[in-house]
Formats: sequence, structure tokens, C-alpha cells
Amino acid sequence: MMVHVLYIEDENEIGSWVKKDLKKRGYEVTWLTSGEGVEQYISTADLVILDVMLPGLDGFSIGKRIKNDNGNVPILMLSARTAIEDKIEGLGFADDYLTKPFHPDELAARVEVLLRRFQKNDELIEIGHLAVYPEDLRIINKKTEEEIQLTGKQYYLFQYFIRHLNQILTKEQLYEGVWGEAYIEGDKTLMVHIRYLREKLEENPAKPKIIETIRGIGYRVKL
Amino acid sequence: MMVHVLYIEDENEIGSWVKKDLKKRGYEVTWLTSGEGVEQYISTADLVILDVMLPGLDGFSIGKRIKNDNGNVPILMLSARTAIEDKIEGLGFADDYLTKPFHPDELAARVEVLLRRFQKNDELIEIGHLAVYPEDLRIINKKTEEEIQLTGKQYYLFQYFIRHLNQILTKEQLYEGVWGEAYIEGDKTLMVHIRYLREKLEENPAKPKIIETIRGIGYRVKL
DNA sequence: TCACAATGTAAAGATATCTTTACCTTCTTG
DNA sequence: CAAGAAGGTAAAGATATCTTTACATTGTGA
Repeated sequence: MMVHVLYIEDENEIGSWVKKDLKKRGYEVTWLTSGEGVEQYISTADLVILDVMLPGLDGFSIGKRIKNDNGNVPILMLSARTAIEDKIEGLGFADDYLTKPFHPDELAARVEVLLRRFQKNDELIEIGHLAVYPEDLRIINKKTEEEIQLTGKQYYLFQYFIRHLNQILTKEQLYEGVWGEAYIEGDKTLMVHIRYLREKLEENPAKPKIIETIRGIGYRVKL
Repeated sequence: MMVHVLYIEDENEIGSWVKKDLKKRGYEVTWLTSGEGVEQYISTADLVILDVMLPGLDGFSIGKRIKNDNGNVPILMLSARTAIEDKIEGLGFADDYLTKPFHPDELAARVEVLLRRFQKNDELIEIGHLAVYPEDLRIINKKTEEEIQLTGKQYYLFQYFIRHLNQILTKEQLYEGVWGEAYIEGDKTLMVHIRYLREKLEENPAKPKIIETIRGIGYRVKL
């Protein structure tokens, strides 16, 4: 339902104001003070902000792990203004980096750019017989040339798929991402909405090609 | 509800494919073959595409008239590839121009750019105690720092105001723009939705400051 | 192939959103 | 200031959307 930023930072003061500032700008922010438990947030994050100067498991290995788990998510590295700069750039997993201290506007601008680069990069996403415009998620049926209108929930659900193209998404992830609350085992709400979506998107909803079912896990939308 | 393009072009063949192409890209297109009757569309248009080589009232005077009526609307001029090019640029009212023949993608790209420049130009629009992010129309109450959520109709109505900032909008325009059908004199639907909006946006809905009433005409949202 | 588990479907029930209505308030003008 | 016109409001009615439920279908492994 919102853009979700995962922010890993051990310094309390800076962490607190960065989180507050990003929230004000409309992002949903999860702030962790260490890399522990990072796994559960990776797949739902739309962007990761990572401080490399972390105690314990250092930022570098966390970054690598994240990129491994979810190659689609952009990573913005933070570091103190030292010689490490060059190192970071050479590391490969950071998509952008920023040295401390920085101005909140500078951070916000880079976040904005990264999100655009990763999500709205393409002019047009083509999935089967559908053309999807990522900026505003307009969907056109290429055969009939008509636009497909979605309701609110359908829109958020579809958006979630588009933001995580080609990834297998568990029912938990999807429910969490769209409803913002924990998925309860056995609940059929999600499934019914998948069906509504298929009804609108698929040529033959009984033989879905756009939204595929991954038995025992969840669903996926592939390019 | 949609981005509305007013397209004035006397050549039948080119007019027909340009209209079709723009529609496919998700715009609502009104195509006129002459400048006659242009007035009624000006205030509802989000962008005007104007062929200067028109019979009768020529493109230049139409352009000037449009800019006069609605300075907020971007104008994209079309012309044959001749010496006029320079002239156009010097004219002042055209915000961009394109020489024939052109590729549909080129036209679409310029339309896109113009719309962005005119609508989403500012990082942030501040109206009273509200901060509005034009790209996605997120609204933040600056005092409470909370985001204000709108329903579908409220969203479209507010969007219409933001796209026509500082302009007095008649009930007809608003109804037409949001509902896509003719306003029936005396109908209260629009008024009730104005009230709903005020309930969410105004500090004191009984003394509205954001959406002002223009008695006998309609409403306005000023910067 | 049979049985069970997982997924799909239709339809009823619940809720949110939108429209209509009846009445109230405010503004304007003689 | 009185009366009519324009706008505002609350609440009922209608519709659209979302959730729940009960049952059907499909896939998988013994």
C-alpha cells in the first residue's frame, strides 16, 4: 500500500531523525539498529538504506545477503566520510551511496531516484497480452486496446506484483504487503482477490497465465 | 478522471491516427478540425495540441486565446517543416513544438514532458495547513504530520482542483471533469462531495479556507 | 488410483462509498 | 428586514467493494 523503506542504522540520534523525515515524506519505514532479523523484512522492502559502520555483522555482508535474496531491491549505502568511499563503489551491491553527514533533502532525492530507477525504469512492461505503464499502473489489454480498471485492493495487489516482478511471493508476503497485517493461515480473502484480478487480467481466468500459482507457497507474475 | 488532451488539427488522416495513438496511451482526446467551439474545451483540457496551419482563424490566434483563458494549460504546437519554426518559438504562447512529420513516440514523449512540467513541476504544493505532493497527490496535514486519505471520487475531485489551481471552476466543469458526464442543474451530488472533501481537508469545515465557494459559479482552490 | 491437502469458485453477508432527499443556513437584493 | 435563491448538512437509500463461507476442483504422493 506504501513504499516500504528498510533502514539499518545503529546510531540512535541519526536513525531517529532519518526515520521521522522519511515518514514525513510518505514512506513506510522500518528501522533496525542491527542486521539481526533483517531477513524477514527484505522481501517486502522496496528500498534498503544501510549504514556500513555497523557493529557485529558488518554492513558489507548484510548488503550482499540482501542482494542475494532480492535482487530487485535497490540499496543505498551510508558511510562516514572516509576513504571507504571508493571501496563501497567497487563493491557492486550498493546502487548508490551517501556520506555522513548529509542533508535530509539529499537523502530524499537519492531515495526518489533509486525508486524510480528500479521500479519505474521501463517505459512499458509487457506481460502476456497486457501492457502495463509502471508510473501509474495503467493496464491496457493489447488485443482490445482497452484500459483495464481495478478496484482499490486489486490495484494494491497488482502493484505489489509489479514491484516484485518474477519473484515468488508467499501468501504471507502478499497479505502483509497489501493489507498491512499478518496473514492468518487458511484465510481465503487473498485468494478471492487473486481470483478477481484474474477475472480482469487473464484471457481465460480458469487457465491463468499472468498470475501463476506456486503451489504450497503463493503466487508469481513473470515478465 | 483522466488526462484530457484537446487536439486541434484539420488534416483528417493525421488527426485520426494521432487521436487513436494518444488514446491508446491512456489520454482522453478531444479532436477538433477547426478552432470553432474551442472555448468550451479549454478550461477542462490538461494539454492542448495545436496545428498552426488551420483554415480560417489561424493557429496563432487560437493559441493566444487559449493562453489567455487558461494560463495553466501547456500548448504543444504542430507545424509543417518550414521556416515558420523560428517564428513559433518566438511567439511565446507555445510551450513546445514539433514539426511534421513526426513519430508517435516523439509526440507522446513531448506530451509526457509537458504534462510533468506543468502539473508535477513543484516538489511540493502548500495550501494552507496542507502539503500536497503533486506526483501522487499525497496530502499531509502539516500540523499533525498525518497523511489524509481520500476515497476515489474525493481523490479525482481534489486532483481536478490541483490541476486547475487558482482557477475558478464552475460546477459544470467540475462535474464534467470528475464524473465524465453532463452536470444537471440543481443536482447536489457534487456539493455533497465538496463537503466530504472539506470534512477531511479543512481545519474547520464550516469555515472552509482550502476550497472556497464562488457563489453562483462554483469553487476554487488557491495556493 | 485414492485420499487428502491446497487451490478455485460462487454466492451470501458485511462494509465502505456514492447518490438522493429533505430540510437548514447563509447571502443578496429590493 | 423580509423573501427568494444559492449553498450546506445530515441521514436514508443505493451501489460497489470487500470478506466470509460453503462447496467444488485440482494436484500430489502413498
